[in-house]
Amino acid sequence: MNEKFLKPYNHLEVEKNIYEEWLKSGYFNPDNLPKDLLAKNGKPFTIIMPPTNANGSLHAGHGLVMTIQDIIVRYKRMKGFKTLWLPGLDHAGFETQVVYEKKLEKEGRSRFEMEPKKLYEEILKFTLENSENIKTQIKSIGASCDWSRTKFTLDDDIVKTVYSTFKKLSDDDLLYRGKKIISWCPKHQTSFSDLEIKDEEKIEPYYYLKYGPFIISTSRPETKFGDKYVVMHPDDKRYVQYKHGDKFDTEWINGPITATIIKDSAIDMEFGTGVMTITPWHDPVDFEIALRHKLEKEQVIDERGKLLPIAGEFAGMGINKARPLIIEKLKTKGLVDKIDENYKHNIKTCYKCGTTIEPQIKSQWFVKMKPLALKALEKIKAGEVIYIPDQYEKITTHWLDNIIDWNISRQIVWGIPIPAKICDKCGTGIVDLENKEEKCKKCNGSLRKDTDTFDTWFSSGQWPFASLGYPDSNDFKTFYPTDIMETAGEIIFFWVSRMIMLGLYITGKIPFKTVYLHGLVLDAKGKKMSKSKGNVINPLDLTSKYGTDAFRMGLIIGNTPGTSLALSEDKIKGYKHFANKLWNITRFVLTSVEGENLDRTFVKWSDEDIKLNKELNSLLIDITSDIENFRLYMAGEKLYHYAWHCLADEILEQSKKVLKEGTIDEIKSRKQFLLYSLTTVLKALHPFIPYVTEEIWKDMPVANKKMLMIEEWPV
RNA sequence: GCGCGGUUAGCUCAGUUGGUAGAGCAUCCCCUUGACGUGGGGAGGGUCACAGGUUCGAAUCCUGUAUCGCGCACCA
Repeated sequence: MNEKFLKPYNHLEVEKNIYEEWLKSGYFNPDNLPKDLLAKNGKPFTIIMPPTNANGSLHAGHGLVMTIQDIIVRYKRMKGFKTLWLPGLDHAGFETQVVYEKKLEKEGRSRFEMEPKKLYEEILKFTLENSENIKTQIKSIGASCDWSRTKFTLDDDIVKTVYSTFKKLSDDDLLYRGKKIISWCPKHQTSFSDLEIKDEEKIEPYYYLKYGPFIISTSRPETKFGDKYVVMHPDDKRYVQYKHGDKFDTEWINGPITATIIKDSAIDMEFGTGVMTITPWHDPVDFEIALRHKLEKEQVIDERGKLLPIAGEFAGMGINKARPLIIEKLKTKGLVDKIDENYKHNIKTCYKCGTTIEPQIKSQWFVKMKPLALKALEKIKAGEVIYIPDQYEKITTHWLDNIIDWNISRQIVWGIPIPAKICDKCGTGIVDLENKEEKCKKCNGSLRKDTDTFDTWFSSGQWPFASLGYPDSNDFKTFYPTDIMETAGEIIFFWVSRMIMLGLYITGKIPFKTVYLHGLVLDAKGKKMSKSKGNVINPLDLTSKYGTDAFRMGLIIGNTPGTSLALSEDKIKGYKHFANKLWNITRFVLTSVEGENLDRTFVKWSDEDIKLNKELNSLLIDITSDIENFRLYMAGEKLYHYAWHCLADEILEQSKKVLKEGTIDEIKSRKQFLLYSLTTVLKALHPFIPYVTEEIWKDMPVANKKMLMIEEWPV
């Protein structure tokens, strides 16, 4: 027996070598898998790794992603599939720019004072440097992905694919440049899609103001300067004497104005006084009303959230500062009817910084989503993609049923530049991949290059086929559509649903057969981890303290699909003990079977060992089905239980007696069983705890042994 | 407001088609047993949120209630 088993298991010594050995073997690359392993199956199996944001360090959630996928991938590889796990890194547009802006802020700099080109180069450098750290960290979780195929979302070929999709959308009339009301973050100074917005409940004063003969109500008096339309429901009996289009003069914030009566059934008669004034430039509902009646629209608040000259004496002020002053003025003018101080309502905020979203009218590129969504719905309803857990299917179809056009323009430098030209004169947008258009086709006006970049999800929505080299590569032909998309439930709309729509649109196929969604990794108390709370668990601290295997088990066991997991250090500690237990089981088995080799042709089993063999085999069938059905938590727990409480506590104990007092045949049989059960357990546990199993495997007395990672799955 | 999910041992959670409740950790007691004290043996602890219903039988199916969490939509 190797002397290493005389000491307790030391994960630090083992882990640093094993990953290198795996890498050197080349088996992470499906093209290098041995023929005899593939002979039994050989079908391709593919997981595209969700491209990791290259702007920070790995967090516990990444740990979970890597572990779940690695377990499945290692299992499939042992099952003889031509297994590809394709790793990727994400430039993560807006997310990364925010991270970098914070860094700039600390250094006393600001993106708004920088040349766009210089800023881009700095962020690129930052991202590339970080990418290397991230890769190292992914490796340290034991991820058996094919690094030779690593893709970055800004790689030339990816950008090329994204551009051709953009062009195709335009050619198919699914893309347009529209001047519409969009969500705008005054802090980050970019527009968003509807998904980057978070609702937040706030209690704010609510003002009832006198507007001519009416009382209108608002929580946003600072938007009201330009309001010159007063809207009510056509059926509202209280206001029958007012006719649509009637005009009246009234005193307003900054002097007399002429107001026009508008009748529109969007008005809720039950709410407030049933009358409101509208601010089409800064409110989506008002914008719609203005469109219906062809009303004028005027901007009141600028991109930085400051009031424009229309606000008169308040021009240049920020909203928060101006609001009380405006109310003060309205009070002096006798235009305030009453104020409700405790008005509870939801306001839209930037999901990243919490700044109140200021809707603005802007020209942006929009993708018409309805036609794409309809096709996706058809396929989803036909069961062509399986959701795990299945309630995500309903969540998805509901979202698709109510989908709105997707604003893919972002006013940030960090991203893929939109290959288009804009006419200065008439605002027409022209898709221009070759950068050759010079004159507007509509008005012959001069064109300028669009300075916006794509929403990062527009490019990552194409990731499965783009990363595989669509349309001509062998990889695309072999590995697409992929088998499993495993990612966080949080990005079901952002990413998963858009991949389905865009994948279907471009390739005609949903890019994956199964969607597996995991929940959040929370701290030991079940609270969301956040830097500000200081409860962030760094995976690398845990792996160095307890071992990667222990960390992986801690993430998997007790974690059901879609639900969040409270991760405690004690739990991980318990699985460190498990790795050591396995180590000691090996020590006992190897000393007990000295001189004996595993013989798969052995048949002279004792009655007792026949029973034990049966039990073990039924466990294997059981856990194989668990893995196939994504019950990793259950497979892991059953294997843990078997190794510790069946093999160690019972079988090993009982073997002491058999080996001492049994007949020659009984002893031989038991030695074979000990070897068979241990090697089998090592194989079955390998996907879960790859390091310690691979290390032990080196010393197993097995003929024609390969690396454990490419041994055949035992059932 | 609409929809979805949870509510099981002190804690974190399992419980796959209905058949007298399980795991890990924690607690308590015992064991210097030659694989392992990162160990072994044993114990305590649950009216499975509540109220009805279906059934020979319900943690599991149905209805309702409470409560927590999430998603979507919102009225200015």
